[in-house]
Amino acid sequence: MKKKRISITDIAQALQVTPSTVSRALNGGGKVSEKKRQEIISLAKKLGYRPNPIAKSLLENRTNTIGLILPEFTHHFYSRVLAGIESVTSQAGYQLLICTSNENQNQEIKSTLTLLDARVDGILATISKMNDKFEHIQEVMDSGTPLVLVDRFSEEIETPYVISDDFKGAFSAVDYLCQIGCKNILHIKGPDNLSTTFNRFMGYKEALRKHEIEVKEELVLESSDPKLVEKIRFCLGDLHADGAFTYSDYLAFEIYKLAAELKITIPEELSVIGYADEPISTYINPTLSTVNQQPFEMGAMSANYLLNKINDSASPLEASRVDTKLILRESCRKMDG
Amino acid sequence: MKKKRISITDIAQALQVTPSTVSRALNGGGKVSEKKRQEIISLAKKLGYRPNPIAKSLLENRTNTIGLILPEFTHHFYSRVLAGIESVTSQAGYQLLICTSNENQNQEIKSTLTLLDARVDGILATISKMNDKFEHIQEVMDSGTPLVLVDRFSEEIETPYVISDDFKGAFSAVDYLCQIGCKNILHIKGPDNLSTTFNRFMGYKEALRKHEIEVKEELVLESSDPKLVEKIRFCLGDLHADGAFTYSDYLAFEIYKLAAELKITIPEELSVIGYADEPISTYINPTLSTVNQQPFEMGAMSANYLLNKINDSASPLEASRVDTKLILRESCRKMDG
DNA sequence: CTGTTAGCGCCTTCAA
DNA sequence: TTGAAGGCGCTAACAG
Repeated sequence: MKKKRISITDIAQALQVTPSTVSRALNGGGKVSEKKRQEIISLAKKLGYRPNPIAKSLLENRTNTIGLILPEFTHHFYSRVLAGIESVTSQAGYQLLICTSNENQNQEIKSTLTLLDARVDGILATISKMNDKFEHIQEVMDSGTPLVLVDRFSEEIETPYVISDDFKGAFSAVDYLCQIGCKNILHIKGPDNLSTTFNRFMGYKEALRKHEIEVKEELVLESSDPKLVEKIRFCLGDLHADGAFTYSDYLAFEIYKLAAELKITIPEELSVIGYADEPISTYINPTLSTVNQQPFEMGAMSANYLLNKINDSASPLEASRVDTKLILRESCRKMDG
Repeated sequence: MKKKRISITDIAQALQVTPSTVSRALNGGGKVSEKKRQEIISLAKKLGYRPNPIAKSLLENRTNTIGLILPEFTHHFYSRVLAGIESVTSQAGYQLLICTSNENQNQEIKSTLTLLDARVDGILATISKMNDKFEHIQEVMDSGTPLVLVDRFSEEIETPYVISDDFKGAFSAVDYLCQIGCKNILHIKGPDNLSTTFNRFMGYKEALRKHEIEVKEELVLESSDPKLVEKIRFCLGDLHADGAFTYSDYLAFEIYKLAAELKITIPEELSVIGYADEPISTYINPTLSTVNQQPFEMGAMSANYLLNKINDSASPLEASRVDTKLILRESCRKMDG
């Protein structure tokens, strides 16, 4: 049984004043005689009075709450994004209401409505992968609720977003591989239709172009390819790939396995760079070089954008790409090697 | 600028009736002429009316919101707990308000107050590791807000909890090692003062006892020991350990490294079992056997307890230990080996 | 069947 | 300096 919390009127009655007076005394706003103010404040403290934010919300039409929609929390990446967001919002005194979309558009739509119904002051969202409908997003914008997209965006949505700079991330990785002398660099692409897949592939190509290395089709594989394993084997063995850049760290592990099978040593004969800096990367042998996307910073930055937009609705439409960091570990030869 | 949402009174005015009538029509409760009901419903739909839950909260003194306090989200374990909780609460139509304690008691206290202020209908919490003060927890209970502890509990707190059965988990692992014929089983303990460390150690000892194997002090190490690496080397080399059970998967990886260094083959000469079933376990070579704690189920179960308690304040004080699952992978010899 | 009244807890005029 | 009144959006009790 939930106990009744003590309210402003309880204090007022006890002190034979009106609720208005108590309110003024507690909020410092109006003028209250110093004596009464002290009386009220001390009684409030004694009784453990805590204002009811719900009543205030009703009045002020704001909830001090931010809604968050993420596809899932299980991947390290999103849990770091969440941590970054949480650190900023809690610092700013906002609550965080979370929803999961499970990469399912219907759930995303449902979550959006839930958050809108809850009258959150703003929404942070990672739209699900296969997003073809945007009415729910439009609805958010129509409602005047500030919205910031995280990690993924769509050109059809005119709202601030914070994404990772996949192009640069991929470029920096492949550029490094070229610099240490790799000539035959394998790339395993990610899932189709994802802008990240596309951008990382672009970064790969651009780095090769910079170093005047031709892009060989046989060295570019698709992670969804049922014959992926055989093809990797072919690239490592017959094509003598001396470098590999993969869409994810997990794909890099596949390369590890096949390299071991083919007795190809990493990094002496093959330098490998993955993507995402999964915690695993430091635990496998040799430790994996990878591209860190700074997900915590991404979350924090998007939360800051949102808070700005909430507090100043005229704030400019910001959009940014968070820089990636190339993390070099044992899986790559050294620059001077 | 947040747009004014359309309210029950807007509809009432447009239709020349009173808000009460609209309320009744929409909630099906009282009697309203079928004609008016249809009019009202259709206008509400047309205008995109959605009830304001804040107003309802104020009235009903419930928010349909559950508060969650976790130490952090970054570890796979907690992100799975969170996922489990989320799946249950969202299914039940509750919102989830989340706070982080960062294993810091002051932050935990602050979060607790925040949630209490927010008038959540119930709280799920993993109390921080070093917990010596329980006033804030007591305050939650005094307030009548249902509380369920997750993953960790204290005997000083009389409230339902859901924790993992560390004893059984450890027992099952070491029992298996004994069954496949290991005689010298190394154990690396977790951080001091943690009940999980203690319970897993107990499980280890009990399994040895069952198989009439003596517990050798030299084979029990502490993860915090600065000389841990040397000691492991001594156990594997000089003491010819043929089995290892570690407090965490990460500690198991340390064993992997040293076994490789000492040219000890896993699983032929040494069988290893970790704890937690980190995603990494399936990516290292050989894949790691481990104890899965079913964190998702743990989260789901605790959320269910909480919902029960919310809906029936007289519900019995439930407490349970979630069963663990021994996951056998390549790092252990087979039973018939 | 429908309107009136009152109130959830708080704050903000407006009067006194 | 303080009190009274009104209202945020909604519902419930009571009239009519």
